[in-house]
Formats: sequence, C-alpha cells, structure tokens
Amino acid sequence: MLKMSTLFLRTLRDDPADAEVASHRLLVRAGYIRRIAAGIYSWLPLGVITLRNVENVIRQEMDQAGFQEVHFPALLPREAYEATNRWEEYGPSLFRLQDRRGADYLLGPTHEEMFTLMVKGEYSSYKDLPLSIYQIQTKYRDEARPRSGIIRGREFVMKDSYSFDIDDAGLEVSYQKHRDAYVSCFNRLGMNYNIVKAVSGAMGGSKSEEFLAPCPTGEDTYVLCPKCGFAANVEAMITKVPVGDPSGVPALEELDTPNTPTIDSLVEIMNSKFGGGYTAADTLKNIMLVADGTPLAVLVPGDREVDLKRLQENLGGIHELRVFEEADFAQHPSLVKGYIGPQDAARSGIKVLADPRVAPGTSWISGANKKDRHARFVVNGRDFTPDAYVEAAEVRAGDSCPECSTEVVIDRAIEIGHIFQLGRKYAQSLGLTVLDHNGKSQTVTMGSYGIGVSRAVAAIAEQTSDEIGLNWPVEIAPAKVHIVATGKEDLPFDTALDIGNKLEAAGVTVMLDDRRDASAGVKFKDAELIGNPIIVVVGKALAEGNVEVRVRKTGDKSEVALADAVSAIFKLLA
RNA sequence: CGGGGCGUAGCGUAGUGGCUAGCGCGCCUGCUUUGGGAGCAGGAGAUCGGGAGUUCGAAUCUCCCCGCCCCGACCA
Repeated sequence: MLKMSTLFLRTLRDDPADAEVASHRLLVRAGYIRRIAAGIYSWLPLGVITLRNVENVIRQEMDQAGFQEVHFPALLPREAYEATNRWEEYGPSLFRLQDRRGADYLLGPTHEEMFTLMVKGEYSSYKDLPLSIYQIQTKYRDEARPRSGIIRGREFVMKDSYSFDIDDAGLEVSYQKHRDAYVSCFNRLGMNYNIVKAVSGAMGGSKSEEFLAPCPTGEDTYVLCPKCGFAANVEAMITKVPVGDPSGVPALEELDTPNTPTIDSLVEIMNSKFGGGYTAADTLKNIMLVADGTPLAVLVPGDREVDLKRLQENLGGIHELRVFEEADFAQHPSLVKGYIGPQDAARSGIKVLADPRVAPGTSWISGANKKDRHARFVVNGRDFTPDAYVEAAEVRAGDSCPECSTEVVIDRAIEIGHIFQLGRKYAQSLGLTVLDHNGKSQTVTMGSYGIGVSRAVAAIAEQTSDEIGLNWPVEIAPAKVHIVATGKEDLPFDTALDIGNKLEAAGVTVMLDDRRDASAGVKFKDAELIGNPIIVVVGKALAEGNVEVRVRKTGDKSEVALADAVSAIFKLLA
C-alpha cells in the first residue's frame, strides 16, 4: 500500500515554468518525473510504478504472442555498427564515447545489429525459425531538439522486437502477429490510436505502419479518410490524379512576363493579359534542390509547397536534401532563377522529378528559361517529360483519399509504435544465414517493431488528463484506488486503512492518504492531480456509516455503506 | 544549426546602478484549525547560471561562456 504519509513525493502547487504540454506539466507537478538535463528525466516512485505498469502490459502481450524477452546492454562496442555503416550514418544523433584505452563505444539508439548478431551466434538452421525476440530497454539518441518532456527525450525506454524468418511469406506472418499484439497492447493501455501507412525511410525495407495517438501536441501529421478509414502518415500519402487530355491544348506559347519571379506575380500578369481565370494552381513550380550534392529539379503545382521531409522519405536513401542557394545558381548559369521551366531540362542534364499532380497530359504555365519570359500550354509528355514521378507536394486537408476519393482530414499525433518489414538488409551486412531444407545457405529476412514505452506514458497522460490533473486508465494508474482519510479523529484513519487492507487482500492496488497534518482540501487536490481512477473519501459520511466513492474520470460521487464499500469499488473497476 | 524567449531559495516570482535581495507556496517550531490547496507568531533556506570587465558601488551596464524552454531545420 502506498501511504502518502511516507511516500517519497512532493506535489507542486504551481506549474513548472519550463513545461508547456499537459503531460510534461502534470507529470512534474504530480511528482512523477523531474528534469535532469534537456530530454533527460528521473522517475520518482509514482512515475516508476506507472512506467512499470505500462511495461508490464506490453511484456504480457509480447509473451502472450510467443515472443521471448532478452536484454542487451545500452553500452555497445563500435564494431557491429561499423558493419552496417550506421556508426557513420547515424550522424550526430549517436552518443559516442571511448573507454580508457581509447576504444570507441556508443549508447545504443536502436538494436537491429545486436539482435541480428545474437541470432547469428545461436542459430544456423531453417528449423529454428521463425523466431521473434524483444527487449524493454533504455535507448539513447542525441536529438537535435528534445521536446515536450518525455515525449521526445534523449534517453527513453523502448520496447523493441525483431522477427527472423526464412522467407517473405514467413515475414508477413511474423509482421501480422506483431501488428495484432500491438493492437492488444494499445487497447489495454486505454489509448486512442490509428494505424497508418508509413514510409520505411532510413530503416530500409518494404512495408511499414505507424501507431499514432491523436493529440494536438503530437509531432506527426497524418491523413485520415472519414469514409473508408484509410490512414497514412503524410509522408506516405498517395496522390491519385487522372491522366490529362492534351488533345485540345494549343501549341506552347512563350510570353513576355517582366518582373514575375514569384507565382503570385505571374498569376497577376496572366490575368491582366488574358482577362482573368488563372490561379496559382495553373502554374508549374519548378523547385531546384540539392540531394546529397546532386542538383535536382522538382515540379509541383504552383499553389503547393514542396514538402521536403515527404520528398526525402519518398526518394529514399538521401541523407541531405536542401533547396538551391545562390552559390548553387551561380554554378548553373543556364538556370534563370524565377523563370525555370522543365522544357529544356535535357540540355542542362539535371534530373527532373514531378509530383503525381503534374500528371502526363496536363497543361501548365511555366518559366521559359529566359529572364522575364514564361510559357503557357506547356504539356507534360509533349513539351517536357519528367525523368520520374515522386510524391513531393505538401498534403492538405481535402485531398482525395487514394482508396475511395473522399476528402481526407488531417490531424496531429504522437507516434507510439512503428512496425517494419526490414527485409534482408541487416542479415546481409552482418552475415546472418541459415541452411534451408536443401542444405543451401539462405539469408534470413527480418522485421523490426518498436513501442516508445516512456513516450506512451506521456501520450496516455496527454489523451486522458484534464484541467485538474492526471487521469489514468485503471490498468496503468499507480494505484487503482486512492483512499483519502479526513478529520482529526482516529476512526476515519483506522477505517480507511481497513478498507485499504481489504482491497489489497483482494488484489487491488491502493494508495492511502493517511497524512494527519494535511487539510482535506489539500488531500482532494492531490488525489485529483495524481489521477488514480477511484477516490474513496473516509470522513464526514462516516457518521451515517457511509464512505464516499468518487470516479476521477467522470467526477461522479456516491455514498455507500461502509460494509458495501469494497464490493462497490469492485463494480466500478470492472 | 537558424529565429525567439528565459536563468534570482526546493517550486512560482518581484526587483533597469544605491541601505541587510522582497513576496507567495513548500520546509522547521509553537498554538489554533481540519470537507476543497487554513490562521497567527517565530524560524531555516540565495556563490542572483559562471567568468571577466566598467564603476566609489553591479542581480541590474558591457563582453565571453554555460544551461533551459518554444518555433523551424533535424529526428527507427
């Protein structure tokens, strides 16, 4: 039983000055966590209990699914990460250190390498597969900008699993099992979430989905179709547009368009020349980018920006993507800034990528590659041909659902889980092979599956807290029942302790506010701030032989006879 | 890394060159109080983020450094 008289806890009356989002503010105020450095937090008793509760739900669901728990050190030698090139690729986000002899070590940001090597060390036959193993462990990433308390920390707790299969069909099965286990986890954790299509990005591999907890303070943006339920991270949103019909479009016509380096100025001059009817959506924006040192032209409709993050994810394998700077234009004098069009791309030798909205057969107003000149009736397929199509334009609410063409909505969310079909990338570079039934060596195919455990604590707090405090789902609250004893006589305190003992004997976790010196008001405020689901007040009502039972979530209060208290509480918890 | 804000006791804050750095919460002692963050009295607690400088005198002005928060870039 957690007794407030001795619990290592100090709640704060004021919001901490350095916390803005609800989860951060309340977890600090209610005495769950304290900041140690940017993105690094210590956990006080209430926080540890809550974190363990979340861990245990996840652990039980993993075990239930037949996955086996292992544990790696956070401190790892450089070699394994050298083999997959991630010692370099991970860049400044990797915490690197040296031992006394100058040997390189790192603090693990994720453990694909170590799991691959562990399986390589133990197994060598297809008969051993499939295998799924996991750990719940502290990860370290030197984030450029830690944020929002424990939502994005530099040290955080993660559950990471890895599956090992002999073939693609097996991987699909393992992937699905993890997906199912994740659904069970997040349901039990009482979370509101969506499973959305994602791009696998730097992890490589083919299929990937994210579990997103909708929340205004989230960092991820995703689209959701209100009709068919299609959901995707904006990066993975698919644009479907019909092929244009260019048959009636006149021949390309070049125009004098003095002083029109921007889309707005271009639309204005077109409307004054041709009596209106033109909008930014009729123009073609030709954005010059540099991808890992190579220049690249990207075509998007003039009324849309290029979403660099989305583009980079869809290009795949690009480490640095940035827009052209003055120096880049200086190196490419054939590119007339403000008047670039794709018509002469072949001559400049720069690769042209088009957003799918710039579909074959569509006609555009575009730069004419001469200062103060534009062209209209520039038709894709007739006047220019992109080298490739790639999702590049920003996604907006109201865009068409790729499944059913309904207008999608856009929302923000916290990423709480991510599942990947990794494929053979890690197994290949680290040499994880097994013999198949013909005695031939086969490279194993892998999946990787993560849940942000400490982040889930914050995400649940975000989704469930209110103005007066935290408000945990039953399964993860520090205690299911919070008993407050009030008054100055011994009776309510003895009675409260007695109820607590009975509940604990029945397997219900209890927090007891047995402080003699705190006023009733303080105890009520603390109980609401701490956020256990059931609050039992033992005080005034005792005169009639009753105790008061409150439900934190709804605020409902009722008086029940002392003798019925335990069964009434059980009913509420069910 | 770019932009913005901030750093004074455990927490929240006042204090733009002048006396012993002020207030609220929390903490300690005593008395009173005990159903919505009680009252009175007394008390402890501060290298004013650090260093250098200007000045008769610096929390306050100047320079350098450090740290924290927010937006963006970045981020399985």
